[in-house]
Amino acid sequence: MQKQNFLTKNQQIVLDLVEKSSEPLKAYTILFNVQKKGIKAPLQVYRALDKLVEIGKIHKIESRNAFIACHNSSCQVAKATAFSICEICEKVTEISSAGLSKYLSNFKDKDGMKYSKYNLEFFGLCKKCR
Amino acid sequence: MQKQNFLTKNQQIVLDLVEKSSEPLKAYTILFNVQKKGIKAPLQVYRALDKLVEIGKIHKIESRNAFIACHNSSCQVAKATAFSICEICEKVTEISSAGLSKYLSNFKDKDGMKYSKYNLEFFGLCKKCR
DNA sequence: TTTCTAATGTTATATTATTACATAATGTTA
DNA sequence: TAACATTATGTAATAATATAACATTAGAAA
Repeated sequence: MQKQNFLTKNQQIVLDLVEKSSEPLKAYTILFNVQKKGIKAPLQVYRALDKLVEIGKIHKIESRNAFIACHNSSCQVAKATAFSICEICEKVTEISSAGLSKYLSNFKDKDGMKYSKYNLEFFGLCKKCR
Repeated sequence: MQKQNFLTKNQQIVLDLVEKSSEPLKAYTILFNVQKKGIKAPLQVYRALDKLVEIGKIHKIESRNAFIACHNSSCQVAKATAFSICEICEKVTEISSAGLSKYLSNFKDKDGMKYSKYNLEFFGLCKKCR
């Protein structure tokens, strides 16, 4: 069906929902909200999410088991993600800092090893909650 | 019961197991392995894990839902964690790099905001798997 | 058209984590 | 010490998150 480049129906439905949301959505919240569009089962959501994460359209906030649309317009960033998370209101913001991504992409560990991917989650209090 | 500083029986049992392990352990793996010591229910494990994470004795590998003992001898590091994860063999190593932790602890976002905590997970292939 | 591959649909189930509530141990204050 | 508050425990039930397995279908490729 799908060769590449374009999204399947389920993927588009899930992406539309996640993009419209101002906060990260959980898989079963997504499921609940797309049932009127014909998606009936968890697996349909998880499959769409897997693909969308893979191609960088959305990111998973690992500490929250939730998904957020990518906000780096030039989204080669599936492999290098950074977020700030407010511990009170749970607001999540994607960080796009050239300095940070450069630093982390070039980071070498003790053995001189570099890594192809990373995910960074910062925690603290957002402006409103301080 | 517990004022501070020392661990309760369940916490000690769980910590002992996690410290002996060379790989991150999942909560139900821990449960299975401590049942002979009298811990019967998931909640007993999760409560111990929560506390151990809180005091920095162990860390949660968020992308794997698994727990690993802290290897930074001076463990003020509950709030600033970094790991490398091999995508083939799933080997996880805690990274202790003064440079990295300094860089991230001092990182300011666009709004000039600093964060009190972070968790960083690098992904790639370990030496053996390359 | 025939064949191949990737996506879908569906059911069931596995895995991870928490709620709720009763009890017990310890700490704190008078 | 007695009374009370606080923290830890035990236990059962259930919620939330995620995947396995298998049959089917849509489109791509030849």
